[in-house]
Amino acid sequence: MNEFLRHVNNISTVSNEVSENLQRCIKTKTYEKGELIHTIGHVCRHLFFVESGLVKHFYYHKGSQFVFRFFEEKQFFIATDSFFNNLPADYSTVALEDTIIHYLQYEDFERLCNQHHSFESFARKFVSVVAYTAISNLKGLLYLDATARYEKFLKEYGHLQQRISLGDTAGFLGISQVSLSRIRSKK
Amino acid sequence: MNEFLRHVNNISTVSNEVSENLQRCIKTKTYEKGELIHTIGHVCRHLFFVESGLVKHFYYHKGSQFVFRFFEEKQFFIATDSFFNNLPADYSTVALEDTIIHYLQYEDFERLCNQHHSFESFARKFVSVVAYTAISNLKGLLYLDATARYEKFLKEYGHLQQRISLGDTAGFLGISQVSLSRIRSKK
DNA sequence: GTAACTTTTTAACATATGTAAAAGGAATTG
DNA sequence: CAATTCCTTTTACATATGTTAAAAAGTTAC
Repeated sequence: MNEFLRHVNNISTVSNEVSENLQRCIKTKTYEKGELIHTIGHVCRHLFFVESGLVKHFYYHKGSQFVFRFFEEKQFFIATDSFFNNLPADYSTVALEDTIIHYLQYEDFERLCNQHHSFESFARKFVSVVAYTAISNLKGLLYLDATARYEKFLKEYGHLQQRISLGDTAGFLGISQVSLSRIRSKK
Repeated sequence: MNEFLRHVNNISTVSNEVSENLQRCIKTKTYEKGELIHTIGHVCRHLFFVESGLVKHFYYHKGSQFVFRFFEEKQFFIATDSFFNNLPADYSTVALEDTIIHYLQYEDFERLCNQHHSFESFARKFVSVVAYTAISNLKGLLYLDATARYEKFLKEYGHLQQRISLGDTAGFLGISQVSLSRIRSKK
């Protein structure tokens, strides 16, 4: 349960007051494999933390599914623009395995940011990781071909390979399943 | 000169103390068209602000140039992972026009973040904009074809179209110049 | 205003990736 | 353990985009 708190402190140490506050505010929910955690079109009102399991941000375009990111155990996630700008999210989040999620309400997040410098620091550092992860993925899509992107994926997400289907991997790389299968068979 | 400060406040209002501090710390430098503002391989030690002009983040891969982002007047920019993690940047920044830049040293940035809650809030909001801009670009690259990406570019950067060359636009879209020329001629 | 240079367009051909359909394997359920 | 379902591979063909080279158009400099 307080893995959430522990990982907040991993990113940036927060005050005792913040810790107590968090302990009161954090809620937990479990999801079965395949269950939606957050749905496209709805405003994302939580900072999520994966206690155990695996989830993906995904979106359908012209009948194909694309995956923005995977989040494994001990990672925080939000639908970034939705969360910060109170907009309908443009992707959904689904559990790829049975998953336990801890979460903090947006209102509590904002209140803690405003009242506690140490939590604002955590928030800044968390968001900066979101930013450069996105930039790193963007770079791959911009100038690497499918094979090189797959190699990058193996380097960065290799430890998750057995838990992520070929289809989801292809969706993350922005290529078709068939194309990824071809790439894999060439090795 | 204090456009920098004015735009900090646009993003998130800072205390008088922070304002005074910033006024003392902000420096200015001018760059001619084509001049490098920040070079790949060096650690990015500044938060930059474009007072006037236009710049791009770019990178060469297999002989072709790719563009991560453009920054126009009144925008802040950094080489995100380099700035926050003290790593060599993996792209350069160049002035596409004669450009006036205001900048804040990393040390001052971190000090202001640590000492002043209001500046940390600014930092968090600034970085969250970096994050969702990157995510938005990433989404385009992930599931849109070249034509649709070009249309997205026109919507989002249309006001800059006359100031950005075909080659730079193609580099931003992740396609060849020839390909973009074809797309444009089909309209 | 001509020359030199840069940017954009066009053409021809090469290649990577997509699509559709079917077959083969693996996993799950009764 | 048989049946169903899901996931992955293979094949054949279609298409988008890349590459190279050359021509055309636009800019800059003397």
